[in-house]
Parts: sequence; C-alpha cells; structure tokens
Amino acid sequence: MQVLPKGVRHIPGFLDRTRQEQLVEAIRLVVAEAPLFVPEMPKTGKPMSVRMTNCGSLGWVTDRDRGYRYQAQHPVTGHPWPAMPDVLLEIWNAVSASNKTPEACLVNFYSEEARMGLHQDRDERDLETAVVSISLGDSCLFRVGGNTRGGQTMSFRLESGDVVVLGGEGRLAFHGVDRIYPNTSTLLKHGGRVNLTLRRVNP
DNA sequence: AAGTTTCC
DNA sequence: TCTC
Repeated sequence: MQVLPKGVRHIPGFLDRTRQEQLVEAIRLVVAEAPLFVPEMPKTGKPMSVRMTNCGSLGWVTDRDRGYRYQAQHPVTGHPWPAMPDVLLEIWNAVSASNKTPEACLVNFYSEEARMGLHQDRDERDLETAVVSISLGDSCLFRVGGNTRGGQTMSFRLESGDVVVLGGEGRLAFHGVDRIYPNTSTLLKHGGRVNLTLRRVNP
C-alpha cells in the first residue's frame, strides 16, 4: 500500500478543464513577456533539461557563476518578472493554508525528454510556508521521499489539473520528475508539460 | 549539486 | 547573508 510521505498532499483533479485553460492563457502571456530560458547548473554550467521562466515579485534562477537564487529580474531581458496572475493567487489561497502571499511562481516547461532530479526546495528564506505545485499538460511520473537524500522514495503519476502541496513536515521533502508521458493531454497544443510552483521566499 | 540513479 |  503506497502512502505519501507526511506533509505531502496530492489533490488529483483539483482544477477543472476551464480552470486549466485559464491558467494556460495566463502563462502564455507570462512567457510572451518573460521568455523561457535554459537554466544552468552551478559551477559546471551544464544546462538543465527543462526550460523556465517566472512571474511574481521574485523568480528562481540559476547559472554557472552565481548558482541558485531568487532575483527580481529576468536573467536575459533584465526586466522585472510579470505580475502573478490572479488565478494563481486564488489557487494558493485555496490550498496553501498560509496568510502570506506567494512571491514567486516558477514556470517549468518539460519536453518529452525533460527530467528533474530529486531535490529539495530550500533556496527560500521562508522554509515554513508550504510550496504549491500545479501540473498542466502531459502527465508525468513524480517521485517524492523524505527530508534526507538517501531515504525511501515512492512515485506516482501526476496529471493535468492535479495540485501537490508540500507543507509542514513535507516542506523539505525530496522530489523530482522521473519521466514525462508524451501525448497524454490535449491541453497544450504543442504537447509537453508545464509545472507551476508557487513559493513564499521572504519570511 | 535541481548532478549520477529509481522510470521502461 | 552570500554563494553554489
């Protein structure tokens, strides 16, 4: 019997099709203003397989020279990130159990081949407020474990419209994306998966 | 180290 | 707090 780690909440089908389409349109506008870029691993400069952008007052970025960080400007255009769409704030308010507002929405685009290795979200100064993750487009195999790298993990499928909340004991759970299942959704005309991660950065 | 790997 |  598969049991999610404590503090990890999977809400299948939280967003209906209309809501998902509303989100896609909002993200389309974000990407038009803040183009997707290829993040680099610290030190090595090795490109990650996802492409990303952000909206909100802060965005998560990484490059060879400066590593993982939050900053207020797009690393390529130098412009401020687009505002957080209201639809994202509504979802945050519904599931985060926080009175604080999210400062960052990281937008990760996964092509068929993209993966995300197991990691913790710990670049935020606020490690108490939950992290909220929204899946759109193609399904993926999501892996989640405990708060140490070597521990037990489990995996399950995430589908378009699902929401995952990492809160409480689950806030620092290791998690990643093992694979994308191509052509499993009609939401995105050109396929692929979009993950939206809402985070509070400052306490 | 959001790196290797767990997928199939 | 800054950096990876």
